[in-house]
Amino acid sequence: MRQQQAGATPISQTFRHPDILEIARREGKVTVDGLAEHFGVTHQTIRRDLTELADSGKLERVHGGAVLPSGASNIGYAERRNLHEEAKIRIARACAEHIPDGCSVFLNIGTSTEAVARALLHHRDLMVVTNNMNVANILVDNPECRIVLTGGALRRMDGGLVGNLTIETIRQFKFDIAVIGCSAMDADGDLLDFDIEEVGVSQCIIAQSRKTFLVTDHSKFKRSAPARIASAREVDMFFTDLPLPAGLAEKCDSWGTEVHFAPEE
Amino acid sequence: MRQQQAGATPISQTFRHPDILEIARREGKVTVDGLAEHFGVTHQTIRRDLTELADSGKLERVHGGAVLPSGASNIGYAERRNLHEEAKIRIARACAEHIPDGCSVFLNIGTSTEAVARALLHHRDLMVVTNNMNVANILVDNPECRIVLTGGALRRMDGGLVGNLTIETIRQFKFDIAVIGCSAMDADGDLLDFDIEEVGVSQCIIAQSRKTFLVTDHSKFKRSAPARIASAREVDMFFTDLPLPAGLAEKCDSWGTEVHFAPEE
DNA sequence: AGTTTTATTTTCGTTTATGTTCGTTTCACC
DNA sequence: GGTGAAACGAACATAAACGAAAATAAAACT
Repeated sequence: MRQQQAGATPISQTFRHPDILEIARREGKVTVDGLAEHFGVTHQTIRRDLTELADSGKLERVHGGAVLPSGASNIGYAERRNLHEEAKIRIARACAEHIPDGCSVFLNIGTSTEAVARALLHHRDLMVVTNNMNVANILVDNPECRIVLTGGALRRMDGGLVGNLTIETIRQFKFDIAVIGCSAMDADGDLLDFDIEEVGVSQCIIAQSRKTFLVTDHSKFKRSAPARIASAREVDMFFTDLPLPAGLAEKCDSWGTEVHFAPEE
Repeated sequence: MRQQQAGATPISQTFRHPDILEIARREGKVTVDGLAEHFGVTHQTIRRDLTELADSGKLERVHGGAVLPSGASNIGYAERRNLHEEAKIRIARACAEHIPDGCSVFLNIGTSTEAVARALLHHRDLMVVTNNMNVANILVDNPECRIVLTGGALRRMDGGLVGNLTIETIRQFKFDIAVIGCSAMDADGDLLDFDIEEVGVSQCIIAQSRKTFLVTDHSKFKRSAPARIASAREVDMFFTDLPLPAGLAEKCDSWGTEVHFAPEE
C-alpha cells in the first residue's frame, strides 16, 4: 500500500529551493541546464524542483527553465472579472444612465464598480473619487473626468487601496452619488462583505453621499459573507440582472429602494 | 494527433516573453527585426511570441512589431519619456544599486523616478510610497514590493497625484530613502520645479527621510523653473549622466553631496 | 541487523519550441 | 491606383526539453 501525501502543504523542502529562488530573483530567470550544473545534479531533478516551485506559485515555468511570476497575483481577479461579464456590463450601463453629467461620484472596490467606470467613459464633466486603482486606470481614458484617488496600500488582489488613509480622504468630500458593490447580500436585504476594513470604508461612503447606488449581479444573492455593510434600506437605487428572491422585492418596495433590472439584449 | 489546448491559459511560455514586455514598456514599441537580433532567433519565432503576447492582451500587434495596448497613458508624456531615455535608464540603474533590499522608499513625480521604479522591479521586500500612479503601475509587477499611494487628484499629464492629501499622507511615514526628480537645477545648486504645489510635497518628503537621492539628467542643468525646492546641499546622493557644470561640482564636494555618474555603456 | 521512507538517477516514449520553406497579405513608394 | 519589397502565417522537420516510471542510492526509523 502506497501512502500518498495528500493534504496541507506538499512542499518538498529541498535545500536547493531557497537557492534557486535566490538565483531567479537575482538573474530574473533560471535554466535547467545552468541549475543542473550549479548543483551537480541531473536535469530531471532540477525539473522536479522547478515544477514544485511553480506549483507553489514562486516561479513560472518556461521551456528550458523558469522565470519570476509576471503579472503577480491578479490572476484570480482576472478570472473573476470574466465571471458574469455580460451581466455586469448590462448592469453597469443601466447604472451609468442614472448618473448625470457633471456630478460627483464615488466608486469603491470590486469588479462591478469597475464595469461602471467603463460605462462612464463617455460621460462629461464628472468628478470621480475612488479607492480602486483599476477604476482610475480605466477612467484615465475619459478626458472630461476629474479623478481623485484615496490614499492607501495597494492590494494587488483587486487593485484596492486600503488602510486608514482611505476613510480620512473620503471625509473630505460630499458626493452626489455613491456607487458601491458588495460581496454578498442576504434575504434580509443586508449588504455583506468579506473584508471588515472595507466595510468601514463603504459605510463612510454612504454617510457622505446624497444618493447611494448598489450594483450587484444575481450570483451575490446565493452567497454569504461575514461583515455587514448596511441594509438595502439605505440604498436609493439597486441595479442587478435578475429578479430578486421572494421577499426581498417587497422589502425594497416598502423601503423605497428602486430596483432596476438590466434587460438581456 | 494534434492536441488543441482550448480553455484556461494557452499562453505559451518562453524566456523571451518577460523580456519582450519589459522592452516594450520601456521603448513603447518593439520590432520583429530588433527582437530577432536581440535574442538571436528567427523572425518567425518572434512573430509567434508577439502573437501569443497579443492574444493574451499584453501587447497589441502592428505590422513589423508590436506596441503597448492602447488603454494606457497619454501620448505627450510618452514622447517626453523617450527623451534621453537611455540616459535615464542608466541613471536609474545606478540609483537602484544604492537602494538596499528591504528598505522604505519614496518616489515622487517625474519620468526619472519612473525609470527608478523600473530599475527596482527585481528588488526584494521594498516598501514604496509614491504620489505617482505610473510608479504604482510599474511596481505592481514586483510581487515582493509593498506599494502605498498617497491620495490626491490624478493629473493626466504625468500621472501625478496632487493636492493637500499628498502631504498629509507623507507625514504619516518616515522613509529610509527619498528619491526625487526636479524640473531644473541652477548654477547655485538649487533644485527647481514648475509646479509650486509639488515643491511643498518635495520639501515634505525630504524632511521625512533619512537620506535623499536626486535623479536628474543633464538636460535639467540648462533649464530654469520658477519654484525652489531645496538646495543640493540637502541631497545625500546625486545621480546624473554627464559631468556637472563648472562650480557646481566643487559646491557638491564641499557640501558632502556624493555625485554619481551613470557610465555610458 | 532489517525495513521503510525519501531523494536521486536512468531510461524511454512524448511533447514542444524553433528553423526552414513557401504562398499570401500588407505596406510604402512612385 | 499600381507595383515591388517586406512582413505575414501555415506547414513541416528536427532537436531539445519534457514527464512517467523503474532502478538505484541514501537516510531514517524499528
